[in-house]
Order: sequence, then structure tokens, then C-alpha cells
Amino acid sequence: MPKQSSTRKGQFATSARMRDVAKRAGVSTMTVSRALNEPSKVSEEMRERVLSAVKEIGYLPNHLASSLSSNRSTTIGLIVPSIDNSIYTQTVKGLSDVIRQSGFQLMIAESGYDPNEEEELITAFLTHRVSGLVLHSAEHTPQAVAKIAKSGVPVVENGNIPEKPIDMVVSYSNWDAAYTMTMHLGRLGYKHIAFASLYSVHNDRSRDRLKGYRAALEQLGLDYDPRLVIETSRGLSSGAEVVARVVHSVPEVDALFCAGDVLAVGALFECQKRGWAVPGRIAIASFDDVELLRHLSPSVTTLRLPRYDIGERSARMLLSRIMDGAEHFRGSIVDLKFEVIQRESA
Amino acid sequence: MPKQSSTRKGQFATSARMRDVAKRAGVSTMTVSRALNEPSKVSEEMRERVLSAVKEIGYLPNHLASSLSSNRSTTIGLIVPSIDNSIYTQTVKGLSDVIRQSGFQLMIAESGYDPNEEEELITAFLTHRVSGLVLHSAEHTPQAVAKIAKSGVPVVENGNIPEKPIDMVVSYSNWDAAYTMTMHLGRLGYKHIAFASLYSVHNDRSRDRLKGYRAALEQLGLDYDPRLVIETSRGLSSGAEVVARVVHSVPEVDALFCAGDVLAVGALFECQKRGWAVPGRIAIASFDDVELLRHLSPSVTTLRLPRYDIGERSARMLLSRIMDGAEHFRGSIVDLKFEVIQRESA
DNA sequence: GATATCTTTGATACCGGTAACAACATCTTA
DNA sequence: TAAGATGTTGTTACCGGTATCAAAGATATC
Repeated sequence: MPKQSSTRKGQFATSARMRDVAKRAGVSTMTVSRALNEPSKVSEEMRERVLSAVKEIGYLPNHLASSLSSNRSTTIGLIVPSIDNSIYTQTVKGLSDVIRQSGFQLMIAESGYDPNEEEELITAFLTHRVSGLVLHSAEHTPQAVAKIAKSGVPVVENGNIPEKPIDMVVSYSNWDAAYTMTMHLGRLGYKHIAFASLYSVHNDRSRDRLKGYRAALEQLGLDYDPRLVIETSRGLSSGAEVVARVVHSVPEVDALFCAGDVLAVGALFECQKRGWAVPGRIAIASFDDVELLRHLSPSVTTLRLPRYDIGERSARMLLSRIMDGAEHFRGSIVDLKFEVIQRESA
Repeated sequence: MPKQSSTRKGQFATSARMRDVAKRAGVSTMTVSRALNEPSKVSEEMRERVLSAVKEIGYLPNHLASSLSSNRSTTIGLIVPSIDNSIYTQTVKGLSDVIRQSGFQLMIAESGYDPNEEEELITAFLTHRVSGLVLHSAEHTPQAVAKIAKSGVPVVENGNIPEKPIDMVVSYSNWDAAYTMTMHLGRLGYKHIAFASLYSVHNDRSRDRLKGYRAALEQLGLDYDPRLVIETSRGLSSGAEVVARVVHSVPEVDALFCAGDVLAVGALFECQKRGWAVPGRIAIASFDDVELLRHLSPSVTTLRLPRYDIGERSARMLLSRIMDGAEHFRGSIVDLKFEVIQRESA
């Protein structure tokens, strides 16, 4: 724990305690506790007396104390690779909506795509006694997995369908999504399908997408050409670069599947800048149905991924486990469907 | 016979306690506590004995207990109007970076632009005994303000420079930003400057932007025409609509300042669809320097706001107050600068 | 060498709640 | 009407740590 100012004892202003409420209402603290947490176990008269005492004093329960005493917390930890990536915000929103409604609180941190950092965060969350964990990455250190197992805290993994899940999984399959879109492009008649993706170091999603792409090529009877595969960073400029590189090294390329963040937009802009018809000269497909893609001209063919649903389902399953002890969810895998959105660019 | 761990009630699996570590190391719990939190107060030998016992047992401190006992927590509460709005993610990132580095945790929730919901969240955070609060809205219920005051928790307001700050403020001025951009457009020679903004109900940022716009018009000697002011919702489609409406009702309009989320992009697309030259027929200016604006054609003139810095500075000030008792920061207001980014669209 | 000071460790009493059980009143049911 | 069931409230012992102060040894000062 970080050092803090030692102005007197602790940092908080003195706040009313449950015993103050009890005294004011002329009852025991247990009655106050019951009136607040299990109102049905208390007579109407007591309930009113307690509640008015609470109001008069301006009492705020101390969650730290109640969690410690009851050995039950109402916080859930979420670790995303990157907080400022709009990809995750829909999922976070889905989680947040459900979690808040249940009176839980969300602790959020970002791992920066680093499993060691993730492990540290998991540890930190466990010391805070979160009652559940949501992890977006499917790549973890063995120590992290061990700590989670030892803690017994239920976990949902979110970003991919891992081979060896820790516990529960709610996701779409990156392999499947990339496979499906590549097949789609193949069926549309494209023969030289380039593939751009985010760096796959510490990014299992990225790796699975590449595998899906290759599996589809094989299925389509197309040769795999390494020059058609490019890994890059996020961003519009990266998308532009990809176009330049791939067209330069393989002029006969006729389609570009951008399986990563806004790469497709950057690629499309670059094509327009060069005066290339899309999809006439080169078709473009993207990986995530951000609003922008629909409004561009040409509108961009893409995959609609169940981002919000993933968050929502994750939260529901986690809360079932936590609140109702729904053990049948343990280890269950929910493979949510995606959808090819056919538009003008391919 | 001492109570067995496995019989303890609640949801958590058995976890080692400090007394288990103490027993193993043959010391008192206080020595363990010191070895972990104030290593300098313990002899080298003890420190080693304790640390190895910690490792052997796989002990994880219980933050709930230590916070309760020391009356000091390491969580900070953040309330944003909307979690899935990319506008805030940079600020959240700035906060997160600093906060994590100091060993604190971030609790995040969204108010949905609703002060009552915000109050509930503030209450919830206070029951969790957060040691600091970051609020993005500058509009609060009186009860919320009272609760915060009573709790004594330091607060930073982030989204705007409010007239009556609760405590600390780190922000740019929405009034000033809108004023500056409007003046900029005026100096460029535009005479009929339309203004599109997000709904101002429960959105003080939006209201202040409008005021800044009007103040600039006055300064420029231009008449205020209500038909040139449009409030709308977020989104590309809204931006498109704005163009349609404003041009229809005031054909002589020659500039459109979109002081809201991606409205400018939608507006630009709509102009292109209609074959209108930008800025020839109508100039367009935006409010936030999202990456996209630079890559569009024409590139879009906009304001660069110190989103990340706001988060970073907020966190630093908050942590100073919490850890070092930096009372001189109480009530201080940091007005961070913004910048007009002149591009092709205006 | 004796006292004062510092360092290191431990015993104890909490922090603010809740679980478990006890005590008592009231209500059922045979 | 007695015995058990049910409902309501209180008592006590914790949850897992830390603040506080006391105690004992080590070092310093005169």
C-alpha cells in the first residue's frame, strides 16, 4: 500500500457509524444492519425508526467493513489490453450496465497487452477481494492462472475462445470470424486476398485471425503468399501503409482484408488518394462494424461482432455465479455469433 | 480447536491470512505487517523470514481489512457521462496511467448524463470509501455536493470549468474553446456561422459552448440567428442531418461549427454526397482532434483539447492530496490550454 | 558505569460491520 | 391448553488487518 498523509489517524473525516444510528434509533446494531440489508426480517416500526435515524444522521454504510465481515464483496475486476481503444468500450458498456444494476462496482485497469502487467493487476484485484474477474486477453502467465485458481474467484475471458480456458468464456471466435470473411471474399471471386492484422506478439486474437485466414485460403484452393500478409500497428496511417506495401510487392492483389482496428478506413483513404477504384482495383473488407464504415463511400464490407452482448452475457454469468452460486456455469463457453455485413467495398 | 479455514462462510475460497504467515515465520502479525508495508522498520533478518513465508504460503494481503483498520483506502472513483464515448477514453487513460503507477485502483461508472444517477454513484463510491473522486460532469445535485463535503473526500472536476467548483478542477474551458473557434472562423471571413452541438439538457459543457459561440458572434459584430443553432444527438447521421436542416432554413450559411462528437465528420460526408465544396460552399470546423479528421479530404479544421493531460493532471493532484496531504491544492483550478488546428475544411 | 535514546518486536484494543445463536413473544395446531 | 413453530430483537464473537503503546535489547552520551 502506498504511503499516505499521516494527518491524524487516517484520511477520512469522521463519519457516522452504524452504532450511532443504533443509538439514535434506540436499537442494537444488528437491527440496523437487518433493517438496511434484510428489511423483511425486521418489523415495520423498527424499519421506519432505523431509516429515519439513518436520514437524520446522514449515515453511509461502510462497504469495506461489511465485505470484510461477511466475506463477500461487491466489486468486479476488469482488465482490458488498452483503455483508450474504442473496440472495448462497447463490451465495457455491456458489463457496466448489468453490473451497476446489480449494485456491484467495476474496477477497471489496462494491461497494455502485457501478460506480466496483467498478472500484477490480477494480484492487485485479488487483494481487493473482487468477487469476479473479467479478462479480455486469453494469454496469461502460469502464475496468474494459479493465483486465480487458488483464490476461487470466478472468471470470464472475453476477447477470444481460448484453447485452455481458465473458467468461463464469452466471446466470438477470431479464427472463425477471419475464416468466414476470407471465405466470403473468396466466394465473391477474389483470388489474391491480402491480410492485414495487428501485431500478434502477445495478441492471441491476432494470431487466431491469421490462422482463420490461412484455413480459408486452403479451403478455397488459393495459395498462401506470405507477401500478402502484413502485421502492423493500430491507426489510420498504418492502414494507408499497408495498401502501399502490399500493392507494391504483389501488384495482382485484388482484395485486402483488414482484420484490425480502423486499418480498413486508412486503407480506403489511401486508395482514394491514389485514385484507385474500390472495389474495382482492390476490394476492402474490415473486421468490426464501427459506425463510420457504413457512412464511407464506398461503404465498407465488414464483420459485425457482438461486442455489447459479450459484456452483457459475461456480467450475467459472472453475477449468477457470485450471487446464486450457479455452478453449472463453471467452465462454460459461450460462442457468440458474428455476421458478415455486405456493403459496397467488396 | 481453532476454526478451520474451510468452514468459513461466504463466497471466497480459503486464503492465507497474515496470522498464518506470522506463525510460519515465527513472529507476530505486526512484524509481518511492518515487513510488508514499512520494510525499513524491520530488521533485515525478519524481513527475509517474513517474505519467504509469504511466498511459501502464497499469501495475498487483504486490502479490505487493511483499509478498514487503517482508515485509508487505495481506490479512486471515476464517473463519466458515458463509458462508450471515445471522447473520454483519453482522459481515462491519463488517469489510469498515473493512478496505477501509485498502486491505486480505479473504480469507474457511468452516469448516463443524469445528475441523479451521478448522485447514486457518488454515494456508492463513498460507501466503498474511495479516497478520491473524479467527476466529468460539472452539474451535480445539491445532495451529491453535500455528501461529498461531509465525507471530506477530495474531488476533481474534469469536463468543464464550473462556476462553483466543488473542490479542484482540471479542464479546458468549453466557453473559451467555442469562443476561440468561432472567432477564428469569423476572422477567416465567414459571416453566417452555424453552430451544432449536443443536447444541452444536463450538459453544462454543451451550454457553455453555445455561450462561447454567442459571445464570439457579438465580438465579431455578427447577428445571432437562432436558426443557425442546432442541438442534436451524437453520431454521424446527426451531423448529416444538421447540414440538411441548416442549409434548408438559412441558405446563405457559409460555415458550420460542429461542437460535438463526430458531428463534423457526418456533416462533411453529407456535403460530399451533395456535391458541395468544402470549404467553398460551406466551411466545416470540429471540436475535438480525433485522428480521423486529419485524414479526411478535405482535412478538418478543429480544436485540439488536452484530453490526456486532463486525466494525468487530475490524478496527480488527487494523489498529492491523498498521499501527501497537499492542502494547497484544495480548491485550485487548472485551466489547460487548447489549440486551433487549422486545416483545409475552413 | 549509569542514564538517555534509538531500534526492534510484541500485546492489546480496536476499525465497522455481520454470522450465529440465544432469548423472548406471538402464533399455530392438535 | 401445552408444545412446537414462527417472528423479532439482542449478545457475543469474530472478519483480517493496523494504531498505539509498552518492553527489551542495542547504542550513545557523559
